[in-house]
Amino acid sequence: MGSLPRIGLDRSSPVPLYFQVAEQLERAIVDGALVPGDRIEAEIELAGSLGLSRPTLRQAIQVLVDKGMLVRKRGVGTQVVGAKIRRPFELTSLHDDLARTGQPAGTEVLSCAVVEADDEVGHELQVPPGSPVWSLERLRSVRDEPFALMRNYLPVDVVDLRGADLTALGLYELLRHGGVHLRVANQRIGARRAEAREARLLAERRGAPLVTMTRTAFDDAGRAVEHGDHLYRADRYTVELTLVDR
Amino acid sequence: MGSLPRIGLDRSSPVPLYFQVAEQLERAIVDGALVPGDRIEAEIELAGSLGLSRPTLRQAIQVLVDKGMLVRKRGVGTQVVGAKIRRPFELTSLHDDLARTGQPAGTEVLSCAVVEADDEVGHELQVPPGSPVWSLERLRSVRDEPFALMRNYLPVDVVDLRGADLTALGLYELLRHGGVHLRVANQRIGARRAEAREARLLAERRGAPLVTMTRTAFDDAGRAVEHGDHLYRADRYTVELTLVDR
DNA sequence: AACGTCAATATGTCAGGACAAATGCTTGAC
DNA sequence: GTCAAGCATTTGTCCTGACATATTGACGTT
Repeated sequence: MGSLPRIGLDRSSPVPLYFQVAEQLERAIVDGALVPGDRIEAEIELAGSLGLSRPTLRQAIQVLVDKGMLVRKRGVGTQVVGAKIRRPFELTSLHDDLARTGQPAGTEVLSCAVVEADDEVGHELQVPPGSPVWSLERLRSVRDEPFALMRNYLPVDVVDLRGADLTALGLYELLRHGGVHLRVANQRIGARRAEAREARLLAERRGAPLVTMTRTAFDDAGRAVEHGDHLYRADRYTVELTLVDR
Repeated sequence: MGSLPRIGLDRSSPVPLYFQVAEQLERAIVDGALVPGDRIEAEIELAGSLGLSRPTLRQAIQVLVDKGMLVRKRGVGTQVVGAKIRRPFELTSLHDDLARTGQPAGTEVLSCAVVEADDEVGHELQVPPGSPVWSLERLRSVRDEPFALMRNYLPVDVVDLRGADLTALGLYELLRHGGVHLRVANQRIGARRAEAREARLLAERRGAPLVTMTRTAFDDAGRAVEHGDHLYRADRYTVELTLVDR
């Protein structure tokens, strides 16, 4: 049975109050100050003790409910969920993921050029077939062991990859710096055998099982911004995600 | 450029007003009455014309923003996203998924018995190793072609599978009928080669690539309710999901 | 013509109040 | 002793009101 540490608020900060509360609640759960099954103080009381209105505190709790870390039950209260929430599967690229885990990841850019979109790429990116798009192919490694072969397509008017250092920044990071705000992505995950070229690049045997992932991402204007077709060595990579049912 | 059909509200209905609005907005988008890029009327005006307060209408819009169907931009307005949102990856079992697509899916129960939890299952289900748990193995087919080999473990105090008709109801459906409310699930998706027994059951060749998925689901009390270890024929199944970044 | 400023517009945040509905415990009747 | 009714608690829904902040376009100045 844990207890909630004191929550401090900074009303002069540009960070919204509900977000400040949500952050500190999340840290309390992650740090173990609140353990699964613990009940949070009732909304009205907690709001009162923090000098906040109930809607504001409720909004803070909602953030963590959406993340699957808290569960509300009418007439009962709000409890910490027993599941260890893995980092939710966010709209970040592999580069960001790896950087966070501290793994020194290597990137080799195999090709980066403007090509004409074929039918599939044009359809996914919502541009006419034959339109110029960036075509990018990268090989990702950890400790000199390759594990991901990634091909991406981007409309030329979204970003200019000339001179971009894709070994230092992830693709999504580059897009963010370019003012592109990603909001939605459709993914499809499957598996298939490695073909000859793929096997060679990934230091695998031909026919070895690979995890496949295709993804199309859209920005906050609803514009298709990126389409990717990625291959992962099955023995070195799995996709983890947390589902929340509301 | 589409236009928003008239929205009708029923204040005597137990369905919350914000949900009624969200449902009708969603239908308008799915049906194509609103096309990608369309802007919704401003919150205050739309609220006024519906006889609702702004927070209530805002809550309705938030539902669709969370689903990735709408995008809000301060100072601009609310727009319909250009992505075709695939069915969001919900907390449903395969049986529910297939039932929705109208595919006549077959289920063969290979085994269903109470066993002692091994270390891994005990850890995942948060029970001591050696505790009695249901062990269930099913083979799923479409048009007599097998594509999924699914093994599940459930604590015995969660549900009683004796006499349960798992060919008619999906496992998750069965749990819901038993009063279990699933809220959170952790999943891991990968790939590997088929072993001899798996290949035989799935009518595949040994060594064929399979999609693997392990999942642990938790109910609204934070209790681990189900752990599954599933195998899919890679040529007949992919995992689709939509990510939303808020 | 180019640039900066300002106003209109729309969403983001926050407050305070009211009633409804579900849950769980206590109390009372039989 | 058991079961049902009632009550307190807590979240769910909905309202009104206010100010903050980002965006866009019009206007005026340089």
